[in-house]
Amino acid sequence: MAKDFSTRAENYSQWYNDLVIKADLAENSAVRGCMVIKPYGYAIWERIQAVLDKKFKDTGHSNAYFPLFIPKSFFSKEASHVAGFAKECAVVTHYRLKNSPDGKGIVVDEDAKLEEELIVRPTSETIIWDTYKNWIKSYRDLPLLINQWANVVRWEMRTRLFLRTAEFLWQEGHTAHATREEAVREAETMLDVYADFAENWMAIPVIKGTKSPAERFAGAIETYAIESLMQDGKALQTGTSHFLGQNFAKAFDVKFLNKENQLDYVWATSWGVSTRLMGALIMSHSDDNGLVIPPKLAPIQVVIVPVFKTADQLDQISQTVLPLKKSLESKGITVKYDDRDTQKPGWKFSEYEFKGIPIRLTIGPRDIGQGTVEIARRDTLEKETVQLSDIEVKVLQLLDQIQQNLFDKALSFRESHTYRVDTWDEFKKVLDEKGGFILAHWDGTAETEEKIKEETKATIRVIPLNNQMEQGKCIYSGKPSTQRVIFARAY
RNA sequence: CGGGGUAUAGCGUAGCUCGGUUCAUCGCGCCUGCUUUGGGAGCAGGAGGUCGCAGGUUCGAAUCCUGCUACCCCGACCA
Repeated sequence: MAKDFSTRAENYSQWYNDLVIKADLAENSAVRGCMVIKPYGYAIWERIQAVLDKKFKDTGHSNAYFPLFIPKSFFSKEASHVAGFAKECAVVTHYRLKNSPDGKGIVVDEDAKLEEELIVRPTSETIIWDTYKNWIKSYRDLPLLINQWANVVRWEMRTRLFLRTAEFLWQEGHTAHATREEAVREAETMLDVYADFAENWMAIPVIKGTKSPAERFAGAIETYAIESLMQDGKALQTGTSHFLGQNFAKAFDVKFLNKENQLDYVWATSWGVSTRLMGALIMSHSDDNGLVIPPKLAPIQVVIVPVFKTADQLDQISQTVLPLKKSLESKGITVKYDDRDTQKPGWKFSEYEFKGIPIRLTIGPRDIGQGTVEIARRDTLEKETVQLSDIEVKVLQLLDQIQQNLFDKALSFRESHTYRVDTWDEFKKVLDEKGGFILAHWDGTAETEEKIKEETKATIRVIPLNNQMEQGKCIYSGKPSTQRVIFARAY
């Protein structure tokens, strides 16, 4: 299976595509630009959802659900928002089909034209703020802290599985607050939630920061983001959080009476992560042998492969394995015992390695005789034989070690691919020869950012939070600058 | 959406330049049997195809022409 699989060095994007398909995460569908997320891929997404959902609830949010369709007129209410999304909206114009007059197939019934077209949501700010208008009357109704898990559609020209698809799954939080300070704090809190999730669950180190005006969300005052570095030296935004100011409140007339009995517009935030996280997960840790999944997100953490020749031997092995499986499961570990006799052990080793299962235990007649188990870890591919009595402790330790090792490896990769650059020539050279994050001075203007993007394809990924202030000269214009920002080519 | 490429069995492919009893090739996978089983087993036999779709040229099309669709690469756009 892995034999006809590209390596990262040969062709990184082919490697990614092969991995997604061959590890059974997702595939292209009959619908252009849309993917089918297969059971194994969806199981990982469900883990992501479960962990994030708990974090949202723990920070006071509730889930709700808003419609897939948004009246066209809603979009025009916030000028920069509509400008940002207009070019990639799917539009519903009719509500009925009929048999084709020539008897062949089915056609749109032109008599069933909608009075007002409906937009398939590319994001839900407009429908949500139109709804919040009715929910918010007083400061007592605030803060309003809501999240929804949903699909959205953005009609992309070029798509790639998980990284950019026309339809994708995500969560979008939409909150309303009485004060500017509280809304900013909310946006920052959710950024922290995302960063914590990325680092401690996905084992992906991130840099928190704000976006430059050019990269800001359409309709936001400030966009925060976490940015991470993939193994090919390109950046991937792994989550965003927006301080929307009163833009949507004003566009949708959402006012509340404050404690002083005065009408005021509410302050808003929105924040989201998508199935793109799957892409980040794959590209951060996986290697030329296939997927590598961090233990805390792996749908199966431990797979047990028996080695046997006869049914009697399998029975004997199972007598050892089944209690072990149960015991591991009682400690919250997900275990799969693959006792199929239709595949050989070697085949199973490769299969589970390719799918990134963190730990594999092998038990054969030899082990039964000696009271041992072979334990293999996916991240380093190391194997050792341990006493059966020690295996539970070992598994628990190893899961933690693998989780930590993946993070450490990703962090040291990022650190060794982050460059401080002070001249334009060096900037272009590093970008072409090494990739990675480039810390460089920027004069703060959109014109310079645009020029740099045109000439090098690199964009400002983030202006790091709590950035160290430092006098310098803009890499491009030579004008004075007070801090370095992070440039990179990005997904 | 612009430029380039690709489309042959579940997957990967040969054949296409020069149309025709080498025309549907080979490998993996699949099925059956026997031998195997601690890193993707071996041998033997077998099943599986509207050659992407729709037209056209021709006595004859996987092969030539036109249109369409999908995918890949490079641009523009983006989570």
